[in-house]
This record gives sequence, structure tokens and C-alpha cells, in this order.
Amino acid sequence: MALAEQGKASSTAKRAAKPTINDVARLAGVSKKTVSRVINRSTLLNSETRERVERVIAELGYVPNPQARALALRRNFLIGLIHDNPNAQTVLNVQQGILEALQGTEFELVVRPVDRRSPLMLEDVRAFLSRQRLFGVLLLPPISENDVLADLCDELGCRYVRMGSAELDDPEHLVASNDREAVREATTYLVDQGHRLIALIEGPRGFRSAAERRAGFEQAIEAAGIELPRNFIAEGNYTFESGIEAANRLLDLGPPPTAIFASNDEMAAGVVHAANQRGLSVPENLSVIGFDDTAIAAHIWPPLTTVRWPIIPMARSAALKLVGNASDRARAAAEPSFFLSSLVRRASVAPPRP
Amino acid sequence: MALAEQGKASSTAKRAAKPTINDVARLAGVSKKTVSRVINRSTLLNSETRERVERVIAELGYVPNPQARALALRRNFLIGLIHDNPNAQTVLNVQQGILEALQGTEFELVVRPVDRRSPLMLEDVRAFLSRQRLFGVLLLPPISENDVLADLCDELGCRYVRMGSAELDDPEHLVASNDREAVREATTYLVDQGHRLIALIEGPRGFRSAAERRAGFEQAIEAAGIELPRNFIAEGNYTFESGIEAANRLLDLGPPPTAIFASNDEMAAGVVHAANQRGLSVPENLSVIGFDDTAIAAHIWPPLTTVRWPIIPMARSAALKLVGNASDRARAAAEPSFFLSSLVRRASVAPPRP
DNA sequence: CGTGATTTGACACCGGTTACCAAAGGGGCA
DNA sequence: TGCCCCTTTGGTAACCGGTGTCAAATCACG
Repeated sequence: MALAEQGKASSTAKRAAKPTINDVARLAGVSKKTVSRVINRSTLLNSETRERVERVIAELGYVPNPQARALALRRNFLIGLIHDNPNAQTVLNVQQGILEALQGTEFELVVRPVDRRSPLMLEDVRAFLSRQRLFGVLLLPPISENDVLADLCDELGCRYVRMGSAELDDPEHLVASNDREAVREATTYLVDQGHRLIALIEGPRGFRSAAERRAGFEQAIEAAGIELPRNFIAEGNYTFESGIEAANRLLDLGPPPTAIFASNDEMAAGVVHAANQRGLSVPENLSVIGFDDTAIAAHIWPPLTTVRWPIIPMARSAALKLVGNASDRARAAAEPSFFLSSLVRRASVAPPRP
Repeated sequence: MALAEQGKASSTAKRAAKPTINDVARLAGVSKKTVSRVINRSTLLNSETRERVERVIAELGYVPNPQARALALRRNFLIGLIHDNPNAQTVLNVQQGILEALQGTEFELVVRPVDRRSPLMLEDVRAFLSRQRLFGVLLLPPISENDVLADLCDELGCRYVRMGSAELDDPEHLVASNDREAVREATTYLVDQGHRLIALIEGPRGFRSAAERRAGFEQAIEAAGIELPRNFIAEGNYTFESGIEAANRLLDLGPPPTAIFASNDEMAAGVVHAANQRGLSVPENLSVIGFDDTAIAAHIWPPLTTVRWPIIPMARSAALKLVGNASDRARAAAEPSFFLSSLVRRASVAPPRP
């Protein structure tokens, strides 16, 4: 009887009827509840019983049904990635980092791009979160800076971790990098190369990440004793096209800058593109530094000097923080919250022409 | 009583206890089952009853619990995206297309990158599919060409749609594009510009998609009456770096090609990069055509002439095919399976120098 | 008033979890 | 030594929120 049951449960070819907790309980001669205790590593268990149940589980190849657990626990084993980041490589890197962290767990990754500008965004996210009862969500910049969104997560009882630059939230909810420092370092590098006419293409105003990078830039300029013309700071929106436009505005100035720091690689690539279109050569006539060190930075010509933003480890850490919250608070708290960005010197910077 | 209940269900602030099917049934004065029928658009329903239930549903803002449905139906409302595509923009475009199709439905997208070369890949996917009981999966090239994987989906009772070049599967399971045709067109364009020394960088051997593109290339060369030196066909693996290497091998030949067709944009960008490193200018000294028309194509300098691969509509169609299978087989079958790729002329092609 | 078609409901079930209770075993105390 | 209380261990039943099955109720019609 027991053998017949086992055979039926584990090997039958037709639409493999997966073994359930009941099968395990019957074969192990215990109740469902005991099996449940074994699965959930309850301490209130005789070690002999535990072993017996574990043996049956292994024999049957039993795996708890996530749907049933989700129903009973009122919570899914899904991690959501909410983002409105325009950069494909960044988003994919984040996905990769998260999945590395989720590897071997029962969690899955659900992606949810949103439109920051849509008036329906918040309602959309609300519906998503409350319907799916996600275990938790990861918020990617720039939308991670939206406090209303974070509050919404709280309100709906959904854990969250935000990725961002700094002081956005408690360490429990945050993974950040030292963007300001890194931009200061990069800008200082331009100064050290002899540049005095250095322009900035910043991200959209109103975002902390943009403000951080700008602050680092201004600190370096000030430290060098350079007076920064007001119109040497241009605004972009992190897209290639906006980089082109901003570069054209800057290069039309008299005198034009000899070096441009762009707040991400995409825009930096746009700057290089615009320079080429004008017959300017990088780095001979114009030095360019980007930010992120996504694939495009190494791929364009000349290879871009840029700030490496350790997005994959950051994403991994953020996911561990989220998931760790479940089983092991200590480990979650120990998960690093701060990461260092640093300058990668390639070929898009040279001393200005005399 | 009814009003009190309603208040409790719909407005209570504390951890908003969501209304369930029971609440709806009670308020509408019908049974759970009847509500279920309304939700599922069963035709066996008095229209008056239906309206009454629908009114209550609207009042309460009731939304069925996906977890409970998943348990009862033994199937999740999750679409999986299984891929091992190295190109970030392509993957993200696919995600975008899928999400467009899923917009407004109860389905969510779960991403699952895999490692084609890992011996554990199949077991990994098997565990993923059988544990999560996904509604269905989308298979992206190049892994979509793996027949074992498709069979595995079948075996596990998981619907699937493969994206690929052609003749990979039944139309029900396939969304394809006319790569061969498109490559022939692109190559013919090079011929028409006056090129006779045209090289190909193809994808990894053993993949149908690579073979398709190669076939198109060879057809065009043959039609032009050009004899193709054997070493004018180089192999790459779709990465930027492999494009550089292949380009260097080709440009070291005597005589070197005056035009190179690369089987994707990433490798084409590598070709441009390699040419620049050698002091060759594109398109003056070397013409380059890519494939895909991902963002990088428009972003590098010079903007790349390439074949536009309509990946977003393809992904959308694939997702509709998958989901449509559920509600509306006719619509799913009607969903187009074939898409046309076509040449986008930018600035990386010019007649060869005399 | 019987007959068949249409609507509706009662009830078990999906596969886990928690609440609560009962039995078994161990130690303190009279 | 015997009694009682407390801790450990395991079982039962209810529940999470839907769905399928099947029978009952309703209705039109000959």
C-alpha cells in the first residue's frame, strides 16, 4: 500500500501528479501539521520524527505548492521590480543582481516598468501590489525617490527596498552609493588634466540623485577655484537624445567647454555623438566623462572614461535585504547598504589643447 | 446588516481587509458559485442576476484573489520569459512587448534568464516550471531553438510560444521573422553600392537563426555573381568583443573586405570600434551593416545602417498568442506569427573608394 | 401536468497554514 | 513514592478564497 502510493506519487508518467503534503504525512505516519513543521523548520520537533519526515520528503521529491502557501499565508513568494529607468543595461543588470540573490530560494522576480509621468501610475502600482500580495518590491531610481510610492508600499503592508543615492530612507529600506564623492573625484580628474572650462549635464531637476551628482561636481569646481558660468550646467533626462541636445547647447556657447561631465553614460554617448557631428574629435577637442559604466561606455569610440556604479552588487544586496527580512533579520540588517562608485579611466579624456 | 458589512469590507482603513467572493455573494444574495460565474463570464446566467452581482462587485471594488484562483485552477497567472539573450536592449524590448500585451489582464511577467551552456539548465527550468505552475512561457532566441526545452514545456503541461526565425514549430507555438529575406536585402544593398568584397560575421554555428542569416547573405552574394572567399565568413557570438575580434581577422586579410555585414548590432558596433582603432573611417574606408536595430545602432557614430527586427510587436504578439489560448482560441490563432524585418539606412554604408 | 432546458445553490476540494486541544514525558514537592 | 504542573509533541478542525460537480429549483411549452 505504502509502496503503491509512493509509486503513484513519485513516478507516474501521466501529467505527473505531484506529491502533496498529505502524501508525505501518510507515508511518514504523521499528520500534515508535523510535515508543515518540518518544512518550516519549527524547533518544536523531535529530531527522530524530523528525520523520518525528511527522508520521505526526499524519497517523494516533495516540494510544497507555492500557490497553496501563498493563499494560506496571504503572501506570495514574488519579488517585484518597479522601475522607470530608461537604460536597458542598467535594468538588466539590476535584474541579474536580484536573480543572483534569489538563486536557490523559492522566490521569483516579477518585473513592473511604470511611467513616472502617468497620473495613473500610483493607482496602477496600488492595484499591482494589493492584488498580487507580493512579498516585497525593489524600487529602482529614479522612481525610487518617490516618497509617496514608498509610503504606498508601507500602507499596503508590502516590504520594500529602495536603491538610491543617500539619506533616502532607513538603512533597512535602502541601498545607496556615494555618487557625490565619485562625481567629485571624476571632476577633479578633469581639473587635474588641466581643464578649466568644464560643463555639467545633469539629470532632471527635482531628483535627489541628480542633485547629488551636481553637488559633487560643484564641490570639485569650487575646490579648484574655478568660477562656473551659470549656463555651464545643462539639464538632460538621461537619454541619448537629451545628451545630444544638451551638448549642442553647451558647445554653442562662447567660449565652449573643453570638458563635459554627463550624469550617465547614455547622455555621455550623446555628447560624443554631437561632437562628432560637429567635426570635433573626442578627446582631442573635447573631453567627456560619463556615469554608470554600462556596456555602452566601453563600446563607443573612444571608450568612455566613466564612473563605475556597482549596480549588480547593489541589486543583489537589495534583494537579500528584502528576502532576509523574512527568515533572518540579523543577516538582512548586516547586508551592506552603501557601495562605492569609482572612476574608470578609458580614452575619452585628454588635456585641453593649448 | 448589509450596510455594516459593506462598510467593513470596502472602507476600513486598517490593513484594508479586502472583500472576498463571500462578501459579494452575501451582499448580492446569491451563492459564491454564482459570483464565480459572473467573474468568469459564464453564459449560463440570468442577465438580471449578473447585473445585480456586477453592481455589488463594483460597489465593493472586489477583485478576485489570484492566489486562490491559482490554487483552485492548479495554474498560476504568471507568464515566464526564459531567455539567454546577451543583448540587454533586445531583452528589455521583449519585456516591454510582453507587458503591453499583458496590460489590463491579470497576468504578470516573471523573468528567468538561463545559461544555455550549463548542464543544470534543463533541470533548473524543469524545477521552475513544475514548481510555479506557470500559465505559459515565452522562449527567446537563441534558446528558443532548443527543441528539448520545448518538449519539456509540453511534458510539464506548460504552454509555450517560441520566438525564432522560421519552421521552428507550429504556428500556434511560434512567432517568427523573415531574417533570410531581410539579410538578402541588406547584402544586395551593399552590392548595389558597388561593393564586391563583402564579408559576413555570423552568429555561433549550430543555431538556426545564424544559419538563416547566413543563407540570406550567401543568396545575395551568389545572385550578384560574386565569388565569396571562404575566409570572408567569420564567426562571432553576438557580443561586442566578438565583433571586434572577427573584424580584426577580416581586416587582416589581403585583400580586406570593403564592407562587413554583422549578424547583430552589437557585433556591428564592435566592427566600427575595430575599424576606428585601426585608423579606418566608417563608412569612407569600410561600410558596415548590423542587424536588430537596437538602441546602440542609432547611438554609435556613425549611426548604423541595420536591419530592423520588429522585436516589440513580435513579443506582443507572442504574449497574446499565449494568453489568448486561454480565453479565445480563435483570437490566439489569428495573432500574426510572421513579421517582416526591413533595412534601415543610416550612415554606415557608402560606395567603396575607387 | 409531464418534460426538457435554463439557472442556481450546496458541498467537496485545491494544498497548505494557524488555532486549539490532548497526550506523553519530566521534574518539583509533599 | 505519588501527585500535579509544565513542557514537548502531535492531532483535529477550521480556514485562506476561489473552482468543479451534481442535483435541485425554476421556467416555458406541448
